[in-house]
Amino acid sequence: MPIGKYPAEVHGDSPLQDVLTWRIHIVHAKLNAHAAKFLEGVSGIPLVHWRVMLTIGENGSTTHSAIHRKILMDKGQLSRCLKAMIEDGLVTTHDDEADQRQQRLSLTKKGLRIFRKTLPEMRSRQNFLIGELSKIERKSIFSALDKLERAAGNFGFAA
Amino acid sequence: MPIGKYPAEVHGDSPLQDVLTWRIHIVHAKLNAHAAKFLEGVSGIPLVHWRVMLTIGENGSTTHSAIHRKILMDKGQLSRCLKAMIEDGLVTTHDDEADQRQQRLSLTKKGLRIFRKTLPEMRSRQNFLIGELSKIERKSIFSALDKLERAAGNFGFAA
DNA sequence: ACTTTATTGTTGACAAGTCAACTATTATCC
DNA sequence: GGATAATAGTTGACTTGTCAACAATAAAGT
Repeated sequence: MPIGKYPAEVHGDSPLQDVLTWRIHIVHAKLNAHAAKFLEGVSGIPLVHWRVMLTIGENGSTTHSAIHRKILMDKGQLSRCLKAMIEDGLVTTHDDEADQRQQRLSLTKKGLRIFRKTLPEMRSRQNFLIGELSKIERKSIFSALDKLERAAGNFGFAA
Repeated sequence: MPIGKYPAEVHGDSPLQDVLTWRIHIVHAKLNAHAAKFLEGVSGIPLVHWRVMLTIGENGSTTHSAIHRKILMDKGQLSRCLKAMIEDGLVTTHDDEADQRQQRLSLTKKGLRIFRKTLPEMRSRQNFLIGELSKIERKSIFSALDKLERAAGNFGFAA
């Protein structure tokens, strides 16, 4: 027996379709797919690799865990990602004299070349996306994301 | 040989850290983990199941593909999700006379009970999250997400 | 000094998300 | 009415994301 429409007071009056978390879930999936495809065309590297390369390139040189803290990527994922990037000849490591546990990471010549080629492309994509927004939306979305992130607290992301 | 800091004109002046797609990636992950844990406490069902239950409950009864279109969940994922929900006794199907391909879905008594218990909890969570935002942010974030979704185009989500 | 605690990074196991091929049914269009 | 295309839903293979246990080194506390 099918159960009919539920009384109004049960599902209230607010539009359920814009459940915030789900909206973000969907938009995230689309932006991600878009970025990945775009990047594939530009440099042929995976999105996650780019995100890491960006962090290294930005600083010139960093450590594994500095990246982890900065972009909040899962440690395990990051470890495997860097391993692949080293195999691909994009990143090199050299020992940190002061701390035997960590290694300093930097881009190879090849990595740097790709970084330089990709950065402006990715930036113009970003500008395109942001350009679609009004000035107010542009300002609001970043602050709103910050607040939501804080409100969600520290779930996920095993330290 | 480590490669030093790159010249300013290479990485420009805009703060790279708020690369939009990545910000959304992170916020999404946190909101998701938060929602999942919250829901686990309330009803013990997975987030995706809830999202589907919400859609069925909202309409009283729907079809597989109507859900797919409405919430943009992957067909395959949805298929397996519904299968599990039927096994759990939350959803029942009955044949659609008009179209042999599809089946109408509705909540069972048990499903409805959980739906009724969970909805207000999830709504108050949503209100809490939204309550953190200013009026402007609240308005902007939804419209901004819409625009970004459109700008990202129809990548991903195999029809 | 030496035990305890924290940090760094690796690994394995698992869960969730994505894509594409495939069957069965219905709609469309000469 | 019969070929062609579209839609509904299932399934398998694969990718990505997440968590937790672990070894190695460093820092802190007594």
